[in-house]
Amino acid sequence: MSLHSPVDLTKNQTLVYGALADAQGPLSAYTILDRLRDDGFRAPLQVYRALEKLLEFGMVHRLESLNAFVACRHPDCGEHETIAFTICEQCGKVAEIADDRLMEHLDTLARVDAFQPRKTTVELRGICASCQ
Amino acid sequence: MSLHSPVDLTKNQTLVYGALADAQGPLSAYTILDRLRDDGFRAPLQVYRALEKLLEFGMVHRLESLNAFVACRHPDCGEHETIAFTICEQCGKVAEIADDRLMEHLDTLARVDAFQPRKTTVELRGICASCQ
DNA sequence: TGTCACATGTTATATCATTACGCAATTATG
DNA sequence: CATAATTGCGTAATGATATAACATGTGACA
Repeated sequence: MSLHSPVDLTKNQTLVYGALADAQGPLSAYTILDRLRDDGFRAPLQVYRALEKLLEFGMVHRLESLNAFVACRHPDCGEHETIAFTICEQCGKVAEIADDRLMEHLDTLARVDAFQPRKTTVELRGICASCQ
Repeated sequence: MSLHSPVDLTKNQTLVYGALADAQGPLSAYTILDRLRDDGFRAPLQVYRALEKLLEFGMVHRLESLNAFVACRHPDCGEHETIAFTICEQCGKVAEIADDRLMEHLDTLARVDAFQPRKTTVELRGICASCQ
């Protein structure tokens, strides 16, 4: 049981996670599908079902503003419910920012309205350091 | 020229904004289309083109995690580039949170990585006060 | 062995968004 | 005024993202 495999992944989950881990940046579900054709993938649902589990395990993140997915690169991300992303609109590079104080800040804002957050999305789209 | 119309809206923009302003919560582009059939709307593009302008004017926000749109209800939202949203997964209600310190916090986090944010998405999905 | 939970395979369909093309209205300007 | 440029509009087609519905396989285990 490796650090990134708190559970044993099924064949399809392993393939999908592998595709994301190999990728430079985020991939759409259909891109993953195309890359796994040779491994026997035939339908979107094979990808979406694996992604659903991987998201549940915290091994993959969904980028809402891109409708795409990335493998989690942050070692201890299991400890951060809230993860912020920077997304470079030039080169497509995605970075994770895990910041406890940001999470607290968002919690505080939610508390003002008595709102109980279940899943928080923070995505900064712009230009990364390398592309300036 | 009303408070909410810093520019003169075209007929289609007015109709789309009206549909969103009348709605209780966020609407998808296709829901807007359906509601404007009687006003002569026939194709998605009529909605998307109007939305594009309304987003530009700051009169409408896009909720990335829902692929849906809401009329801006925050009077001075033009002064806040970053707006956070709470989205109730029970009743669908959406509220805007404009908080300058949150914006500064995000700017600070971005600066660490020399990232230049252009558009920031903050969406808290969970349960609102009324639904608990 | 039976059955339960879970993963998978397949087809079809639903939902969200854009491309491409042509025309009409408006406006800037020589 | 003429006309070029810009902007908005209408329509058809297509592309991109995601799920529903139903059938089959597979391993755990009472």
